[in-house]
Amino acid sequence: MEPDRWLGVELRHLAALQAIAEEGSFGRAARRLGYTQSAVSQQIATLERIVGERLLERPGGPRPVSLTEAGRLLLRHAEAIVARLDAARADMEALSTGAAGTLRVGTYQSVGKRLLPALLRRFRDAWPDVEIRLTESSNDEELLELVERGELDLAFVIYPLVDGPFEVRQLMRDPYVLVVPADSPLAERHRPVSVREVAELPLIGFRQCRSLVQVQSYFRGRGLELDVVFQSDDNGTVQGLVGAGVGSALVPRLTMDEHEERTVMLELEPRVPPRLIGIAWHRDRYRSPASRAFVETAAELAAELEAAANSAAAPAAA
Amino acid sequence: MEPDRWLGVELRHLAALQAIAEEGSFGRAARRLGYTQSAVSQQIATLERIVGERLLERPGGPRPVSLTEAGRLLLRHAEAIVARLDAARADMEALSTGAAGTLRVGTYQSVGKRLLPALLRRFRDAWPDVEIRLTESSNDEELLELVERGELDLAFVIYPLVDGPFEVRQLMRDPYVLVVPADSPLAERHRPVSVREVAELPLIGFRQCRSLVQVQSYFRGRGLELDVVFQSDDNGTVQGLVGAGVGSALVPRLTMDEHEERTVMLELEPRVPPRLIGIAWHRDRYRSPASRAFVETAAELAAELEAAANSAAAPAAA
DNA sequence: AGCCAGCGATCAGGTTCCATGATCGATATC
DNA sequence: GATATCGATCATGGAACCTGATCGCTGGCT
Repeated sequence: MEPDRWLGVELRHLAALQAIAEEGSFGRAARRLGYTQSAVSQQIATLERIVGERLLERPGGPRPVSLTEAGRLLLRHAEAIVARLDAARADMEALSTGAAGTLRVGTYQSVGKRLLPALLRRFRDAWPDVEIRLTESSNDEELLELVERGELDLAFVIYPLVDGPFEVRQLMRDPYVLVVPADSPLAERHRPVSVREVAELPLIGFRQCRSLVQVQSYFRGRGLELDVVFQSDDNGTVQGLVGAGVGSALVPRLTMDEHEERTVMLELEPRVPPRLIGIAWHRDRYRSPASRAFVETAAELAAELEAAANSAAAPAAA
Repeated sequence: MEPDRWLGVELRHLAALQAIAEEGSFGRAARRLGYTQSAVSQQIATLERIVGERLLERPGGPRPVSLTEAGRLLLRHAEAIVARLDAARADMEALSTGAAGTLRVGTYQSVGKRLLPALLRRFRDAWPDVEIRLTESSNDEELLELVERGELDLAFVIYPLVDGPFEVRQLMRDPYVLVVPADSPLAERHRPVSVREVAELPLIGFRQCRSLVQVQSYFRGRGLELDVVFQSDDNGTVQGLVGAGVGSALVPRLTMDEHEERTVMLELEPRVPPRLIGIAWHRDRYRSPASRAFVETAAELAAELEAAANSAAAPAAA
């Protein structure tokens, strides 16, 4: 098979394949794309001739068309290619507009609650014409996939990162704390809790969270096993259940609301190694001035937040 | 900048940009790609019009052309896109030779427990690059709907099939057995149970199961009525309840765990027609080599399983 | 069984695109 | 000033691409 023949594949053909897969018929796909049904039929015929496989099953009559295995395979590549083209367009726009444009940033819940609001306010003051478009996920590895595909410009991440074409700037350390009901005996002691005591508590944890895996590894390294009796994806749910006396939670400090009166955050003794939060981007992509500035602003703000948290915690550790 | 305009970017344009960057001139790039110099000039002009930036500096005379900053930026994306196209071509080639891809298989609990684990192991040994994606349902008619819509490539089914665009390969006969508590009088007799005796027992059955409907029909044909006192969807629950003495169960052999010590499986006399298990696919769709191999492997394994079950049952029938 | 609706493939035809070859203007070298 | 090299532009023929019409197939309804 000649390479040149595959260079005859056209992005609008791939877009047609995508539209057909979603709509289930050539006619509806054609309407969506602004063609007639016969034009789309011919585009797909051209694409099938180039790739040498049938991409769609045409059952006839009113039944929907569906992708063949070859069609599904090609569609995955098509989606990645179209996403990369979108990234190229975003980079080109960032280059030509310099001080304006859009930044697509991936974030997850705990960063979203504490760091991000202040970061957005500060960044907008400095770059009023840059639009920040946020994507939230509970899974930072998913965010990194989007960075790799070019669908995100930046993403908040937790160390260690999965292997990939990334560069990362470390932002801050987010220590683990034990969150207990405010009226519990542990809360009234006003001093750190030993890891041995923690292992004896019923714990509420996060469902999809590499942090939990990390602290479980730490505890196992000390011959202890955590007793996780309930899991949730929602920070508020976790903290609410702790406040209701259902259990305690061993979680990164940033995930909790320090103003919640029904719970108290306690340090551990010895300290569990904190999770490290960073911000990553694709090593091969153009880094606009806005993107660089966003990373710098995030680093400044994270340093301030960390300093403030350390000075607030110091009296309790005395 | 409209998304559709960027869909007008052509992969051969990106390849031209790449060739020019490497050769330093339109003419040499044209020769490499098999065009004239003016064709490449027009391709780049089209590309520059679409992306809205100059991509190349043309100093004039014999000096080499060079990429602008925008050109370098786009080239990085072009390289990634062309690489992804190459990957698509490689995958398509692997698919057409049957060496890779994904198979989506619908299954239900009893097949999942007994036949499927061994089948997956054997199939993966032979086709390590084919990914099997399973969908489980308690209702094989639902699986057939998914086959019809193209959302499943294959599905395990029970005869008779609902009408539809299906082809099916029969895999095995799964005879009905009476499952009784190990310490019950019937268990200690060590001989088949008459259907009349079965009709007098309180029975535990499956909730959504065409098999039960089939045996009920069989018994009604003999003027007998089955006394189903409890129903569940879970094989383990049914067997556990039998072991606990709640009742007996008239079920296909494959649904039970033959190593469970608290229950005993007895043949019936006369034999109830066994249920027939098959594997179906859509008659109109492309059947990849992997799909065909999966069906063959399933048939081989089912024959072995059936032979083993028959030889294990033979002494008891003597 | 016949009729109808919906679907995709194919066809005819007009318009647009694309590549070639020729030519021009710009630049550097001698 | 003459020459070589380069890329842009032009004219042109052939191919591609899209629209609208039509046909054959399928399923649903009467």
